[in-house]
Amino acid sequence: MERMKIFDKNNFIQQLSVDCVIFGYANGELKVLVPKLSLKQAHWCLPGGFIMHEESIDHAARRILEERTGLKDIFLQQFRVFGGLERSNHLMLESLKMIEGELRDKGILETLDLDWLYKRFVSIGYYALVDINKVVPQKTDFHESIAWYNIKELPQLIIDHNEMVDYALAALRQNLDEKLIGFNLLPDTFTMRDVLELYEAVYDKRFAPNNFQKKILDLNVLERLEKKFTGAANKAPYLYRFKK
Amino acid sequence: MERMKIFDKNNFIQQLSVDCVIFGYANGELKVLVPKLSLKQAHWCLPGGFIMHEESIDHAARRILEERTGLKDIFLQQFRVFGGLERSNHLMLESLKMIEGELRDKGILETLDLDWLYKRFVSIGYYALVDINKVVPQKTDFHESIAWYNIKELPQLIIDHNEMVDYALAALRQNLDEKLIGFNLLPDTFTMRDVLELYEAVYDKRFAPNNFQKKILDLNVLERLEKKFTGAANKAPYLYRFKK
DNA sequence: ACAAAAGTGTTGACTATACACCCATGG
DNA sequence: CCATGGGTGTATAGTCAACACTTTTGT
Repeated sequence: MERMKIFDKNNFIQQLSVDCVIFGYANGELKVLVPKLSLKQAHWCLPGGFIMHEESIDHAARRILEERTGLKDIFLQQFRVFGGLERSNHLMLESLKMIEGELRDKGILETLDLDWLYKRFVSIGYYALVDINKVVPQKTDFHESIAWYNIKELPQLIIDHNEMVDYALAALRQNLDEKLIGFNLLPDTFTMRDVLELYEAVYDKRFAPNNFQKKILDLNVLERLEKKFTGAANKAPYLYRFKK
Repeated sequence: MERMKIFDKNNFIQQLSVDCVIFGYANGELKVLVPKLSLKQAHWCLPGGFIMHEESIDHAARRILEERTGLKDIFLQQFRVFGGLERSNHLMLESLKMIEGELRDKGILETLDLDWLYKRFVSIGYYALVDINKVVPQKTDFHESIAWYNIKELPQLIIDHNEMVDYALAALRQNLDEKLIGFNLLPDTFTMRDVLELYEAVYDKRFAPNNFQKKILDLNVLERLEKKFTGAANKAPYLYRFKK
């Protein structure tokens, strides 16, 4: 999308937005991608955007995900609509106003009216789970910065965005088994421990390794490969791969 | 809401609607409330409406449910957003145009512009389950009629409304146990067979009566009352009631 | 030989389901 | 006393978590 059109009221459905809870996984930790707004006081939010007239809501969500992460073809799913009366973007708008001059210099805001952003917004929540190592987060003009935050140490987010994360996490935990393949966040080959640690991060609890292995193998989606010799003084674990 | 405002663009969020899948239950049958549009060709739809600026999306859904059924305080839940590109209300709009004269006579359309309805709409799906016997369905001005249709014999509905019913039914079937009390569609006192028939209607399959009884009683939400003598030549079943 | 971690096997609790049986009721 | 449907009990299979044990690896 051309940058000039990003804040042009005429390009988008009014009062409707998409917010993405982008879960990131690496090294046994579950994190969430959180931009920080350009404001004097510290304010954090979720990556979001608006829906263009000629795109579906799923397309809008995928576009926003790609803009912030560069990732395409990621399993992305709506989990809830947030439509309370108090839902206004005034903080994001303030953030925009702070850098208004800068944006006008770049020619982005030239003739634009931003008042449409003041209205109450209904927002569709989507979530995704990605491999942190495959992502270089991209901030937007009105973000001061963007970073991964551990799910247990999230800052206070604007409006109801913390609540959004809660709902998204609940949705992620439902039937993780069936979505495992869709999220491609495990390397091509991996050990059972890798899968275990992923589950432990998502569910925030420990699983018994032997029972866990039985459960996962019973899903019949993995094929066992050769052993992985790490040089450690213990039995070498098998490598696995998703069946084609 | 004043009737004059029903089609006034200024009262509503643009391009966003709410559609309700209202399941009705009576005599072992699961039905869906389906209005028929006022058109030369037969077209059916789902009860829907728009979201006022000063109401939450949940409030809008409750309002629509009450308008069509007269019921308040019913368990009502969003289950999915539908946001494909092809979603336009042109059939509903045609229906309105057909009775435009009539509406203007009533003073409802006097100065109104209906073109906002031509645009592509995103719709939030809600479902509810109600007792058919407690409802006298109310049609709107642009509906020719409104009626209960057995879920297995639904006519073809406009746009993606049949798909909406499918998603709603899947959502209804999830954790029916926990929602049973919320829907007040069983009489004050009822037999275990009444509950059984309700479940069989919702899940569209038979359950073994003895095992079913165990399962339901294990939920610990029912209290057993006296027996119900029907005059039939068999053992009299117990009556049950939801615990306070 | 030993520690560390992987892998396998076994047990007991719980749940779901099928089957068998007894009981109350009115004709 | 019999047909009908309600209610209870038991056996079986399957699932899940806890525990014990064996195997492999490099030092």
